[in-house]
Amino acid sequence: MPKVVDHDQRRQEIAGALLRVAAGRGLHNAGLREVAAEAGMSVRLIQYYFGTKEQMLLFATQHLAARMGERAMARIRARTGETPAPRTVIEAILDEALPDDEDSRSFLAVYKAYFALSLTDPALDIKPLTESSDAIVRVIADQLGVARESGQLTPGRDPDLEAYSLAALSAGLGDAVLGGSRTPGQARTIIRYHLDRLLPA
Amino acid sequence: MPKVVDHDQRRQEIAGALLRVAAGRGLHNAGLREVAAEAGMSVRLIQYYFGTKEQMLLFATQHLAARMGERAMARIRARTGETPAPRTVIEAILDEALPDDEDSRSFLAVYKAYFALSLTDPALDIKPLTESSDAIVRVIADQLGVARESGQLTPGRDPDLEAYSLAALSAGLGDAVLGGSRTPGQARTIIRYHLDRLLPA
DNA sequence: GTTTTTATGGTACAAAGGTATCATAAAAAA
DNA sequence: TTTTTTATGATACCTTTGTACCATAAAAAC
Repeated sequence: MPKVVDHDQRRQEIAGALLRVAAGRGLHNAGLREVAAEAGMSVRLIQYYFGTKEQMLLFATQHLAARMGERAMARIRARTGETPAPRTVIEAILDEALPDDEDSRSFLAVYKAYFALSLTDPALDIKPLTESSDAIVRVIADQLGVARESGQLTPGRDPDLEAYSLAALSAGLGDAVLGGSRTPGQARTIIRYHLDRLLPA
Repeated sequence: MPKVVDHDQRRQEIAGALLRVAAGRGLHNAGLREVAAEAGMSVRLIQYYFGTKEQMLLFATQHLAARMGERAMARIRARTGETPAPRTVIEAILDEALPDDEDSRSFLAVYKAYFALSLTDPALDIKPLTESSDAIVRVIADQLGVARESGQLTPGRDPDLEAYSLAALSAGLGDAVLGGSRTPGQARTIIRYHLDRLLPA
Protein backbone atom coordinates (compact mmCIF):
# COMPACT_ATOMS: atom_id res chain seq x y z
CA MET A 1 0.00 0.00 0.00
CA PRO A 2 1.02 3.62 -0.26
CA LYS A 3 2.93 6.06 1.84
CA VAL A 4 0.77 5.99 4.89
CA VAL A 5 -0.20 9.43 6.20
CA ASP A 6 -1.72 10.44 9.50
CA HIS A 7 -5.14 11.52 8.31
CA ASP A 8 -6.09 13.18 11.52
CA GLN A 9 -3.00 15.32 11.64
CA ARG A 10 -3.62 16.29 8.03
CA ARG A 11 -7.13 17.33 8.95
CA GLN A 12 -5.76 19.42 11.79
CA GLU A 13 -3.47 21.23 9.37
CA ILE A 14 -6.35 21.92 7.02
CA ALA A 15 -8.52 23.09 9.91
CA GLY A 16 -5.74 25.43 10.99
CA ALA A 17 -5.59 26.91 7.52
CA LEU A 18 -9.37 27.28 7.50
CA LEU A 19 -9.29 29.18 10.78
CA ARG A 20 -6.56 31.49 9.50
CA VAL A 21 -8.59 32.28 6.40
CA ALA A 22 -11.74 32.74 8.46
CA ALA A 23 -9.95 35.08 10.85
CA GLY A 24 -8.48 37.16 8.08
CA ARG A 25 -11.06 37.26 5.33
CA GLY A 26 -14.17 35.93 7.03
CA LEU A 27 -15.76 32.55 7.41
CA HIS A 28 -17.80 33.10 4.26
CA ASN A 29 -14.55 33.33 2.30
CA ALA A 30 -13.21 30.07 3.70
CA GLY A 31 -13.96 28.21 0.50
CA LEU A 32 -12.18 25.14 -0.73
CA ARG A 33 -9.88 27.07 -3.01
CA GLU A 34 -8.89 29.65 -0.40
CA VAL A 35 -8.28 27.07 2.29
CA ALA A 36 -6.28 24.91 -0.09
CA ALA A 37 -4.08 27.85 -1.05
CA GLU A 38 -3.57 28.78 2.61
CA ALA A 39 -2.69 25.20 3.51
CA GLY A 40 -0.36 24.90 0.52
CA MET A 41 -2.11 21.94 -1.03
CA SER A 42 -4.50 21.22 -3.86
CA VAL A 43 -8.26 21.46 -3.66
CA ARG A 44 -8.48 17.79 -4.41
CA LEU A 45 -6.64 16.97 -1.20
CA ILE A 46 -9.18 18.80 0.90
CA GLN A 47 -11.89 16.85 -0.81
CA TYR A 48 -9.98 13.67 -0.17
CA TYR A 49 -9.65 14.29 3.54
CA PHE A 50 -13.07 15.81 4.15
CA GLY A 51 -15.28 14.95 1.23
CA THR A 52 -17.55 17.91 1.56
CA LYS A 53 -17.13 21.50 2.64
CA GLU A 54 -19.61 21.16 5.44
CA GLN A 55 -17.67 18.34 7.06
CA MET A 56 -14.58 20.51 6.89
CA LEU A 57 -16.44 23.31 8.65
CA LEU A 58 -17.70 20.87 11.28
CA PHE A 59 -14.27 19.47 11.96
CA ALA A 60 -12.83 22.97 12.28
CA THR A 61 -15.20 23.67 15.18
CA GLN A 62 -13.63 20.81 17.12
CA HIS A 63 -10.19 22.09 16.27
CA LEU A 64 -11.12 25.59 17.41
CA ALA A 65 -12.63 24.35 20.65
CA ALA A 66 -9.55 22.25 21.38
CA ARG A 67 -7.18 25.14 20.78
CA MET A 68 -9.25 27.49 22.94
CA GLY A 69 -9.18 24.95 25.72
CA GLU A 70 -5.42 24.54 25.42
CA ARG A 71 -4.89 28.28 25.55
CA ALA A 72 -7.04 28.64 28.64
CA MET A 73 -5.25 25.80 30.39
CA ALA A 74 -1.87 27.23 29.50
CA ARG A 75 -2.78 30.63 30.85
CA ILE A 76 -4.16 29.17 34.04
CA ARG A 77 -1.02 27.12 34.59
CA ALA A 78 1.19 30.08 33.77
CA ARG A 79 -0.47 32.31 36.32
CA THR A 80 -1.18 29.95 39.14
CA GLY A 81 1.08 28.03 41.47
CA GLU A 82 0.49 24.59 42.89
CA THR A 83 -2.37 25.72 45.13
CA PRO A 84 -4.13 28.35 43.06
CA ALA A 85 -6.54 30.64 44.81
CA PRO A 86 -10.05 30.65 43.30
CA ARG A 87 -9.81 34.29 42.41
CA THR A 88 -6.56 33.69 40.54
CA VAL A 89 -8.06 30.89 38.49
CA ILE A 90 -11.20 32.84 37.69
CA GLU A 91 -9.28 35.94 36.75
CA ALA A 92 -7.06 33.91 34.43
CA ILE A 93 -10.07 32.37 32.73
CA LEU A 94 -11.85 35.67 32.25
CA ASP A 95 -8.72 37.39 31.00
CA GLU A 96 -8.20 34.61 28.51
CA ALA A 97 -11.67 35.19 27.14
CA LEU A 98 -10.76 38.79 26.27
CA PRO A 99 -9.17 39.54 22.91
CA ASP A 100 -5.93 41.15 24.04
CA ASP A 101 -3.62 39.87 21.31
CA GLU A 102 -3.97 38.94 17.69
CA ASP A 103 -4.37 35.26 18.44
CA SER A 104 -7.21 35.58 20.90
CA ARG A 105 -8.81 38.20 18.71
CA SER A 106 -8.80 35.81 15.79
CA PHE A 107 -10.19 33.00 17.92
CA LEU A 108 -13.02 35.12 19.18
CA ALA A 109 -13.83 36.53 15.74
CA VAL A 110 -14.06 33.07 14.21
CA TYR A 111 -16.09 31.86 17.15
CA LYS A 112 -18.53 34.72 16.62
CA ALA A 113 -18.75 33.92 12.92
CA TYR A 114 -19.57 30.29 13.65
CA PHE A 115 -22.08 31.27 16.28
CA ALA A 116 -23.88 33.69 13.97
CA LEU A 117 -23.92 31.12 11.20
CA SER A 118 -25.34 28.41 13.43
CA LEU A 119 -28.30 30.64 14.30
CA THR A 120 -29.76 30.25 10.84
CA ASP A 121 -28.06 27.11 9.56
CA PRO A 122 -29.32 24.18 11.63
CA ALA A 123 -27.04 21.79 9.78
CA LEU A 124 -24.02 23.49 11.31
CA ASP A 125 -23.63 21.94 14.71
CA ILE A 126 -21.34 23.95 17.00
CA LYS A 127 -21.69 21.67 20.01
CA PRO A 128 -17.92 21.50 20.50
CA LEU A 129 -17.81 25.25 20.97
CA THR A 130 -20.81 25.54 23.26
CA GLU A 131 -19.67 22.60 25.37
CA SER A 132 -16.35 24.30 25.80
CA SER A 133 -18.13 27.41 27.08
CA ASP A 134 -20.27 25.35 29.42
CA ALA A 135 -17.19 23.70 30.85
CA ILE A 136 -15.70 27.08 31.61
CA VAL A 137 -18.84 28.15 33.45
CA ARG A 138 -18.67 24.97 35.54
CA VAL A 139 -15.07 25.62 36.47
CA ILE A 140 -15.92 29.13 37.60
CA ALA A 141 -18.88 27.87 39.61
CA ASP A 142 -16.68 25.23 41.23
CA GLN A 143 -14.06 27.76 42.15
CA LEU A 144 -16.70 30.02 43.64
CA GLY A 145 -17.92 27.04 45.66
CA VAL A 146 -14.40 26.47 46.95
CA ALA A 147 -14.16 30.16 47.80
CA ARG A 148 -17.37 29.99 49.77
CA GLU A 149 -16.11 27.01 51.78
CA SER A 150 -13.03 28.97 52.77
CA GLY A 151 -14.98 32.13 53.51
CA GLN A 152 -13.55 34.13 50.64
CA LEU A 153 -16.87 34.59 48.89
CA THR A 154 -18.88 37.63 49.88
CA PRO A 155 -21.84 36.43 51.95
CA GLY A 156 -25.19 36.27 50.22
CA ARG A 157 -23.74 35.56 46.77
CA ASP A 158 -24.87 32.51 44.83
CA PRO A 159 -22.00 30.64 43.13
CA ASP A 160 -24.06 29.43 40.18
CA LEU A 161 -25.72 32.74 39.43
CA GLU A 162 -22.41 34.54 39.82
CA ALA A 163 -20.72 32.06 37.50
CA TYR A 164 -23.37 32.60 34.85
CA SER A 165 -23.04 36.33 35.34
CA LEU A 166 -19.28 36.39 35.07
CA ALA A 167 -19.38 34.28 31.93
CA ALA A 168 -22.00 36.52 30.35
CA LEU A 169 -20.16 39.65 31.44
CA SER A 170 -16.96 38.31 29.99
CA ALA A 171 -18.65 37.38 26.72
CA GLY A 172 -20.25 40.79 26.46
CA LEU A 173 -16.98 42.54 27.19
CA GLY A 174 -15.29 40.37 24.59
CA ASP A 175 -17.80 41.57 22.04
CA ALA A 176 -17.32 45.16 23.09
CA VAL A 177 -13.56 44.87 22.74
CA LEU A 178 -13.87 43.12 19.39
CA GLY A 179 -16.18 45.81 18.13
CA GLY A 180 -13.96 48.60 19.40
CA SER A 181 -16.38 49.96 21.99
CA ARG A 182 -14.01 49.12 24.84
CA THR A 183 -10.30 48.62 25.17
CA PRO A 184 -8.89 45.43 26.67
CA GLY A 185 -7.73 47.54 29.60
CA GLN A 186 -11.21 48.86 30.27
CA ALA A 187 -12.60 45.36 30.08
CA ARG A 188 -10.06 44.06 32.61
CA THR A 189 -10.82 46.99 34.89
CA ILE A 190 -14.52 46.12 34.81
CA ILE A 191 -13.82 42.46 35.52
CA ARG A 192 -11.63 43.28 38.51
CA TYR A 193 -14.19 45.81 39.71
CA HIS A 194 -16.67 42.97 39.97
CA LEU A 195 -14.28 40.38 41.33
CA ASP A 196 -13.27 42.84 44.06
CA ARG A 197 -16.85 42.78 45.34
CA LEU A 198 -17.30 39.07 44.83
CA LEU A 199 -14.01 37.82 46.23
CA PRO A 200 -12.51 40.61 48.33
CA ALA A 201 -8.85 40.12 49.10
CA MET B 1 -42.52 62.59 -15.79
CA PRO B 2 -43.55 59.26 -14.36
CA LYS B 3 -45.63 58.09 -11.45
CA VAL B 4 -43.60 59.52 -8.64
CA VAL B 5 -42.76 57.05 -5.91
CA ASP B 6 -41.36 57.60 -2.43
CA HIS B 7 -37.94 56.12 -2.88
CA ASP B 8 -37.11 56.07 0.78
CA GLN B 9 -40.23 54.18 1.69
CA ARG B 10 -39.47 51.71 -1.08
CA ARG B 11 -36.00 51.22 0.36
CA GLN B 12 -37.51 50.62 3.78
CA GLU B 13 -39.71 47.88 2.32
CA ILE B 14 -36.74 46.25 0.66
CA ALA B 15 -34.69 46.51 3.85
CA GLY B 16 -37.52 44.86 5.75
CA ALA B 17 -37.56 42.00 3.30
CA LEU B 18 -33.79 41.70 3.60
CA LEU B 19 -34.01 41.47 7.38
CA ARG B 20 -36.69 38.81 7.17
CA VAL B 21 -34.57 36.73 4.82
CA ALA B 22 -31.50 37.26 6.99
CA ALA B 23 -33.40 36.22 10.10
CA GLY B 24 -34.76 33.10 8.51
CA ARG B 25 -32.09 31.82 6.20
CA GLY B 26 -29.04 33.80 7.24
CA LEU B 27 -27.44 37.01 6.12
CA HIS B 28 -25.28 35.12 3.64
CA ASN B 29 -28.46 34.02 1.84
CA ALA B 30 -29.82 37.53 1.59
CA GLY B 31 -28.92 37.79 -2.10
CA LEU B 32 -30.64 39.98 -4.61
CA ARG B 33 -32.88 37.23 -5.87
CA GLU B 34 -33.98 36.06 -2.42
CA VAL B 35 -34.68 39.56 -1.19
CA ALA B 36 -36.57 40.40 -4.37
CA ALA B 37 -38.75 37.33 -3.99
CA GLU B 38 -39.41 38.11 -0.32
CA ALA B 39 -40.29 41.72 -1.17
CA GLY B 40 -42.48 40.62 -4.06
CA MET B 41 -40.66 42.60 -6.68
CA SER B 42 -38.18 42.03 -9.45
CA VAL B 43 -34.43 41.92 -9.03
CA ARG B 44 -34.15 44.86 -11.35
CA LEU B 45 -36.10 47.02 -8.90
CA ILE B 46 -33.68 46.35 -6.11
CA GLN B 47 -30.89 47.36 -8.40
CA TYR B 48 -32.79 50.48 -9.32
CA TYR B 49 -33.26 51.56 -5.72
CA PHE B 50 -29.87 50.53 -4.37
CA GLY B 51 -27.55 50.02 -7.31
CA THR B 52 -25.30 47.56 -5.58
CA LYS B 53 -25.80 44.82 -3.04
CA GLU B 54 -23.43 46.40 -0.59
CA GLN B 55 -25.42 49.61 -0.46
CA MET B 56 -28.51 47.56 0.24
CA LEU B 57 -26.73 45.85 3.12
CA LEU B 58 -25.56 49.20 4.45
CA PHE B 59 -29.01 50.73 4.29
CA ALA B 60 -30.47 47.75 6.09
CA THR B 61 -28.22 48.43 9.08
CA GLN B 62 -29.84 51.82 9.48
CA HIS B 63 -33.25 50.27 9.17
CA LEU B 64 -32.39 47.65 11.77
CA ALA B 65 -30.99 50.24 14.18
CA ALA B 66 -34.07 52.41 13.78
CA ARG B 67 -36.45 49.54 14.46
CA MET B 68 -34.46 48.43 17.51
CA GLY B 69 -34.60 51.96 18.86
CA GLU B 70 -38.35 52.14 18.28
CA ARG B 71 -38.91 48.87 20.06
CA ALA B 72 -36.85 49.93 23.06
CA MET B 73 -38.68 53.26 23.28
CA ALA B 74 -42.05 51.55 23.01
CA ARG B 75 -41.19 49.13 25.79
CA ILE B 76 -39.92 51.89 28.03
CA ARG B 77 -43.05 53.94 27.50
CA ALA B 78 -45.28 50.91 28.03
CA ARG B 79 -43.72 50.08 31.37
CA THR B 80 -43.08 53.48 32.85
CA GLY B 81 -45.39 56.22 33.96
CA GLU B 82 -44.77 59.95 33.72
CA THR B 83 -41.99 59.95 36.32
CA PRO B 84 -40.20 56.66 35.71
CA ALA B 85 -37.86 55.43 38.40
CA PRO B 86 -34.30 54.76 37.18
CA ARG B 87 -34.56 51.10 38.00
CA THR B 88 -37.74 50.77 35.95
CA VAL B 89 -36.14 52.37 32.92
CA ILE B 90 -32.99 50.28 33.18
CA GLU B 91 -34.92 47.08 33.66
CA ALA B 92 -37.06 47.83 30.61
CA ILE B 93 -33.97 48.47 28.49
CA LEU B 94 -32.21 45.32 29.60
CA ASP B 95 -35.30 43.20 29.15
CA GLU B 96 -35.74 44.57 25.66
CA ALA B 97 -32.21 43.45 24.81
CA LEU B 98 -33.13 39.85 25.61
CA PRO B 99 -34.63 37.65 22.89
CA ASP B 100 -37.92 36.72 24.49
CA ASP B 101 -40.11 36.60 21.42
CA GLU B 102 -39.64 35.79 17.77
CA ASP B 103 -39.24 39.43 16.80
CA SER B 104 -36.49 40.27 19.24
CA ARG B 105 -34.84 36.96 18.51
CA SER B 106 -34.75 37.79 14.81
CA PHE B 107 -33.39 41.24 15.52
CA LEU B 108 -30.63 39.94 17.69
CA ALA B 109 -29.71 37.17 15.29
CA VAL B 110 -29.40 39.56 12.38
CA TYR B 111 -27.46 41.99 14.53
CA LYS B 112 -25.03 39.21 15.42
CA ALA B 113 -24.67 38.27 11.77
CA TYR B 114 -23.85 41.86 10.83
CA PHE B 115 -21.43 42.17 13.71
CA ALA B 116 -19.57 38.99 12.81
CA LEU B 117 -19.42 40.03 9.17
CA SER B 118 -18.06 43.47 10.01
CA LEU B 119 -15.16 41.92 11.90
CA THR B 120 -13.55 40.73 8.67
CA ASP B 121 -15.17 42.95 6.07
CA PRO B 122 -13.99 46.51 6.67
CA ALA B 123 -16.18 47.81 3.84
CA LEU B 124 -19.26 46.92 5.86
CA ASP B 125 -19.78 49.84 8.18
CA ILE B 126 -22.14 49.04 11.04
CA LYS B 127 -21.89 52.43 12.73
CA PRO B 128 -25.68 52.76 12.97
CA LEU B 129 -25.82 49.63 15.06
CA THR B 130 -22.90 50.41 17.34
CA GLU B 131 -24.09 53.98 17.87
CA SER B 132 -27.44 52.61 18.91
CA SER B 133 -25.70 50.43 21.50
CA ASP B 134 -23.62 53.33 22.74
CA ALA B 135 -26.73 55.43 23.17
CA ILE B 136 -28.27 52.72 25.33
CA VAL B 137 -25.19 52.65 27.55
CA ARG B 138 -25.40 56.39 27.97
CA VAL B 139 -29.05 56.22 28.97
CA ILE B 140 -28.24 53.60 31.59
CA ALA B 141 -25.35 55.65 32.92
CA ASP B 142 -27.58 58.74 33.11
CA GLN B 143 -30.26 56.84 34.97
CA LEU B 144 -27.68 55.53 37.43
CA GLY B 145 -26.50 59.10 37.91
CA VAL B 146 -30.05 60.16 38.70
CA ALA B 147 -30.35 57.27 41.12
CA ARG B 148 -27.20 58.33 42.87
CA GLU B 149 -28.51 61.87 43.30
CA SER B 150 -31.63 60.55 44.98
CA GLY B 151 -29.73 58.08 47.12
CA GLN B 152 -31.07 54.98 45.41
CA LEU B 153 -27.71 53.82 44.17
CA THR B 154 -25.74 51.55 46.47
CA PRO B 155 -22.84 53.60 47.88
CA GLY B 156 -19.44 52.97 46.36
CA ARG B 157 -20.77 52.04 42.92
CA ASP B 158 -19.55 53.90 39.85
CA PRO B 159 -22.37 54.78 37.41
CA ASP B 160 -20.21 54.56 34.30
CA LEU B 161 -18.54 51.27 35.18
CA GLU B 162 -21.87 49.81 36.22
CA ALA B 163 -23.48 50.98 32.99
CA TYR B 164 -20.75 49.33 30.94
CA SER B 165 -21.12 46.21 33.04
CA LEU B 166 -24.88 46.00 32.70
CA ALA B 167 -24.66 46.49 28.96
CA ALA B 168 -22.01 43.79 28.63
CA LEU B 169 -23.91 41.46 30.95
CA SER B 170 -27.06 41.99 28.95
CA ALA B 171 -25.26 41.38 25.66
CA GLY B 172 -23.66 38.21 27.00
CA LEU B 173 -26.97 36.95 28.33
CA GLY B 174 -28.57 37.71 24.99
CA ASP B 175 -25.97 35.52 23.33
CA ALA B 176 -26.54 32.77 25.85
CA VAL B 177 -30.28 32.84 25.29
CA LEU B 178 -29.85 32.91 21.52
CA GLY B 179 -27.51 29.96 21.70
CA GLY B 180 -29.79 28.02 23.99
CA SER B 181 -27.46 27.99 26.98
CA ARG B 182 -29.92 29.99 29.10
CA THR B 183 -33.64 30.57 29.02
CA PRO B 184 -35.07 34.09 28.90
CA GLY B 185 -36.33 33.51 32.41
CA GLN B 186 -32.89 32.64 33.72
CA ALA B 187 -31.47 35.70 32.03
CA ARG B 188 -34.06 37.97 33.61
CA THR B 189 -33.40 36.39 37.00
CA ILE B 190 -29.71 37.16 36.67
CA ILE B 191 -30.38 40.74 35.62
CA ARG B 192 -32.69 41.32 38.59
CA TYR B 193 -30.19 39.62 40.89
CA HIS B 194 -27.68 42.31 39.93
CA LEU B 195 -30.10 45.21 39.91
CA ASP B 196 -31.20 44.23 43.41
CA ARG B 197 -27.69 44.89 44.61
CA LEU B 198 -27.18 47.97 42.53
CA LEU B 199 -30.51 49.73 43.12
CA PRO B 200 -32.10 48.16 46.19
CA ALA B 201 -35.78 48.95 46.55
C1' DG C 1 -51.25 64.49 -28.33
C1' DT C 2 -46.53 64.34 -28.33
C1' DT C 3 -42.52 64.19 -25.71
C1' DT C 4 -39.60 63.40 -22.01
C1' DT C 5 -38.40 61.48 -17.75
C1' DT C 6 -39.12 58.01 -14.25
C1' DA C 7 -40.10 53.36 -13.06
C1' DT C 8 -40.20 48.46 -13.92
C1' DG C 9 -39.51 43.82 -16.22
C1' DG C 10 -36.85 40.26 -18.49
C1' DT C 11 -32.66 38.40 -19.52
C1' DA C 12 -27.88 37.68 -20.61
C1' DC C 13 -23.14 37.53 -19.06
C1' DA C 14 -19.05 36.73 -16.38
C1' DA C 15 -17.09 35.22 -12.11
C1' DA C 16 -16.96 32.17 -8.19
C1' DG C 17 -17.60 28.16 -5.85
C1' DG C 18 -18.64 23.19 -4.68
C1' DT C 19 -18.31 18.86 -6.56
C1' DA C 20 -17.13 15.06 -9.74
C1' DT C 21 -14.03 12.85 -13.05
C1' DC C 22 -9.81 11.32 -15.07
C1' DA C 23 -5.25 10.45 -14.40
C1' DT C 24 -0.95 9.31 -11.91
C1' DA C 25 2.66 8.91 -8.38
C1' DA C 26 4.06 6.25 -4.47
C1' DA C 27 4.77 2.69 -1.49
C1' DA C 28 3.69 -1.62 0.78
C1' DA C 29 2.58 -6.49 -0.11
C1' DA C 30 2.90 -10.60 -2.99
C1' DT D 1 9.13 -7.22 -9.80
C1' DT D 2 4.58 -6.97 -10.18
C1' DT D 3 0.46 -5.69 -8.16
C1' DT D 4 -2.68 -3.44 -5.42
C1' DT D 5 -4.12 0.16 -2.52
C1' DT D 6 -3.52 4.80 -0.91
C1' DA D 7 -2.52 9.53 -1.87
C1' DT D 8 -2.31 13.51 -4.82
C1' DG D 9 -2.85 16.61 -9.03
C1' DA D 10 -5.28 18.92 -12.77
C1' DT D 11 -9.36 20.10 -14.56
C1' DA D 12 -14.11 20.08 -16.21
C1' DC D 13 -18.97 20.96 -15.01
C1' DC D 14 -23.00 22.80 -13.05
C1' DT D 15 -25.15 26.02 -10.09
C1' DT D 16 -25.43 30.34 -7.92
C1' DT D 17 -24.82 35.26 -7.77
C1' DG D 18 -23.89 40.01 -8.71
C1' DT D 19 -24.21 43.07 -12.34
C1' DA D 20 -25.24 45.07 -16.97
C1' DC D 21 -28.11 45.69 -20.92
C1' DC D 22 -32.26 46.17 -23.64
C1' DA D 23 -36.87 47.13 -23.73
C1' DT D 24 -41.30 49.18 -22.27
C1' DA D 25 -45.10 51.08 -19.44
C1' DA D 26 -46.65 55.19 -17.15
C1' DA D 27 -47.36 59.75 -16.09
C1' DA D 28 -46.19 64.65 -16.01
C1' DA D 29 -44.95 68.71 -19.02
C1' DC D 30 -45.49 71.31 -23.17
